[in-house]
Amino acid sequence: MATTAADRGREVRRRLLTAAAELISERGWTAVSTRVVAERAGVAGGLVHYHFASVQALLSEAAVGVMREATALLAPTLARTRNPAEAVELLLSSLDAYTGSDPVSTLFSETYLAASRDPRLAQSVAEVIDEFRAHLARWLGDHGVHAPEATAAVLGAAIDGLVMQRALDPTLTAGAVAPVLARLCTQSEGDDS
Amino acid sequence: MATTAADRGREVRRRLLTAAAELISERGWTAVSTRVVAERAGVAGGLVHYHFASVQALLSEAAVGVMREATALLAPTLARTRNPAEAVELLLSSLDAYTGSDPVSTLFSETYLAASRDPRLAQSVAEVIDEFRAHLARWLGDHGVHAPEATAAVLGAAIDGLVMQRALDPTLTAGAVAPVLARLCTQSEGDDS
Amino acid sequence: MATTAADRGREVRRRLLTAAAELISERGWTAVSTRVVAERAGVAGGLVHYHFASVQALLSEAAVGVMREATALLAPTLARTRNPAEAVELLLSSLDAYTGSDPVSTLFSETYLAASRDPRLAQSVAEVIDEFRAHLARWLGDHGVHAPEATAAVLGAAIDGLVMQRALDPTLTAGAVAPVLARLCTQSEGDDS
Amino acid sequence: MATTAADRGREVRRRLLTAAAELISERGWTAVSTRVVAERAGVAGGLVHYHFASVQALLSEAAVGVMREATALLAPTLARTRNPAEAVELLLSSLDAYTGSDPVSTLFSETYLAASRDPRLAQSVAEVIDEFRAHLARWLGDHGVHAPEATAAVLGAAIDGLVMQRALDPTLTAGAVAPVLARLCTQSEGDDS
DNA sequence: CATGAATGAGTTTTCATTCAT
DNA sequence: CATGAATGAAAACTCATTCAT
Repeated sequence: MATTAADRGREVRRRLLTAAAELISERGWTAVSTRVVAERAGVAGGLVHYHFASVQALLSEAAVGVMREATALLAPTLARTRNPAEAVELLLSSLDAYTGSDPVSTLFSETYLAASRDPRLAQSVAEVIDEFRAHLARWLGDHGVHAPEATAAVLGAAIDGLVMQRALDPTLTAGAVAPVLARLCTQSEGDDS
Repeated sequence: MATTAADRGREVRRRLLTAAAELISERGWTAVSTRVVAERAGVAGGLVHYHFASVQALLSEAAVGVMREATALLAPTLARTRNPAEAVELLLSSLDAYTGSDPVSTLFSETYLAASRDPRLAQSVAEVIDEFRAHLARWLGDHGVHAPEATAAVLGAAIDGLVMQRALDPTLTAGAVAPVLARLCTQSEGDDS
Repeated sequence: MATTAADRGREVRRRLLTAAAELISERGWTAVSTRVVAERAGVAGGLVHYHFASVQALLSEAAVGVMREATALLAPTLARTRNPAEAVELLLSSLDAYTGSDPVSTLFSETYLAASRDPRLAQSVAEVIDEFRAHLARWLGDHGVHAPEATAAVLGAAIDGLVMQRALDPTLTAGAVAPVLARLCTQSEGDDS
Repeated sequence: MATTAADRGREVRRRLLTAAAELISERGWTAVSTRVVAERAGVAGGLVHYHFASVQALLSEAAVGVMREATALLAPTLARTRNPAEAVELLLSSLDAYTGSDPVSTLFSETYLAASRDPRLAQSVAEVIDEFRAHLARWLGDHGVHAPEATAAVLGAAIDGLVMQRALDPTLTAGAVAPVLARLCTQSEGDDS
């Protein structure tokens, strides 16, 4: 019993998504071809279009999936954080997790650019970002940070920008920039940290 | 005399660079082909490889040229700025200069990503950024900002990140984020401008 | 009991044939794929090759079936016709039945061309046409038309040609061409109906 | 001197058009691929899209070109014809010129069907047909045939229909159908032939 | 300097057909 | 009987690059 045809189909779909996400990071969004995806996933070339309507559809689903997972992962960790300075360090730590070319963070930049030319993708990405930003803003507000919404937006953008520039400048480590970035989170007087 | 053959050659080269820069913003780095560049520049297809060793070389030279111009333009304006808050607003104003798809800022993001996969380009881009960052750091230091080097790095990255996300979220205007971003520039007590 | 498996099988077969006939008219013979036929028929893709040896076999059976029905339908009507002029109008009336893109007449043209490259199909189509032509020739002979065999052949071909050209020239209505076409049916002196 | 690059280009273009026209007849409109056209023309595959915007564009230009030549060829011959019966035989003679699968006449049928699904092609084809039909109608009118316009239309359609059916029924020779077809050209009393 | 034709490998996508379940 | 995943070979089209003129 067990592995029915449908099961294998789902497995192949998943493998294609994983391969696509990896390749977006490695080669860049527009340089991912059906051939390399299929090869990486270890399946026949024709299967890409059996499971996905187009390469764009595959890449979009793969990228948004990774973004959703990545941001969802930050939420529980944020809950265990005591004050804004710790939160900034936590968010930045994903930067140092990998040296040089972190697949996940590169994927974020690639997807932003791809989204700027694909309205459907832009919609999906905006949803993921909005959700994370709202979550972060709530947390910041709860911890006494002024203008939590705008702060969350700037904080998120700054991290994405740092991720993008870090590929060019390895000195942009978490340790180097965290103290400065923490300044963003100014708190009301009397509020604690 | 007037237009010698060499003159025309230089003119064609310049037109190709301009066309390439425009198309990087419009279509994305990897989607710029010799054919469209030649068409946009109004020259024959074969000329691209006469003036440039490869498409990558053309795109790199075009992108770095625009980045150099853009950052050089900010320097004199920065000189006329009185305090850090004004400086942040100035830097952000390039964000609102164009609605939605500012060619220059999109080109920055595209070039960062392309550089992450092309060491030669990375070197050139790093030089431009370093120069601007050093300039900004000096200015910040002169105006009493703490940790001017790190602040300049974070400020630059934050702006690049905001530029990138603004394509997905039009509410990220200069007016909305400037007050928060200005917090980055905390100054020593007594220091003021 | 009611619907046995065999019953469902026959139903699926019929649905595939109907879908195939529709799609031949809509898209053209060589542009009908198993995927679209299965989709139109509302069945799984693999079923096409379960019920038919190949796509060609499906299309051929579908097309010949429609042609047989269409010509069989003309026979009884012809029986109620008094004279050749009426007969011509009757045959042409199918032209005006639909405006522009009559599915059935387009299918005739498509099938003629397909048959010119598939001997098996050519054989089947020839049988259908021969039968109709013989029927028409007998009727023409009974009503005193000279050279009934040749007249039936020319009349049939003319109508097929008009059907084919009508897609390009909507002015080729039955009313416009019937009087001219009726000239084909010259009758022996004294003979009348 | 002589053969410049432009000359060779024109030659290749012409070879592609010739090859395309041949293959439309042999394989059918939708079965003509870039590969076979290039192979038949003896050029590299990529050249098809260098000289033509699309396969449709190549096929359309090739088909309309042949149709224009073929109809233009009939005009002078028609001028040397004395009476309608002769004219009908002349027009039909193109039928017997080739045995079985006359490339030109098959191309007509293929193009009619293709035009029914491509408005641009339909426009071009309609122009060619209209011109020929007008020419024929003028001739018929000059020779005393009743309703020359409608007669020309029916005559043309009948010949196209016969061409199409002849592939299925080799007995439809000019000799067999000409006498019947000539009946279409009834003349006014007193008019001579 | 400049042209534009040419090449051949690359791209996405669709297809008929097979087959394990 | 039926499903739908899988395959591999096509399809149309684009591309960077070369080169004769």
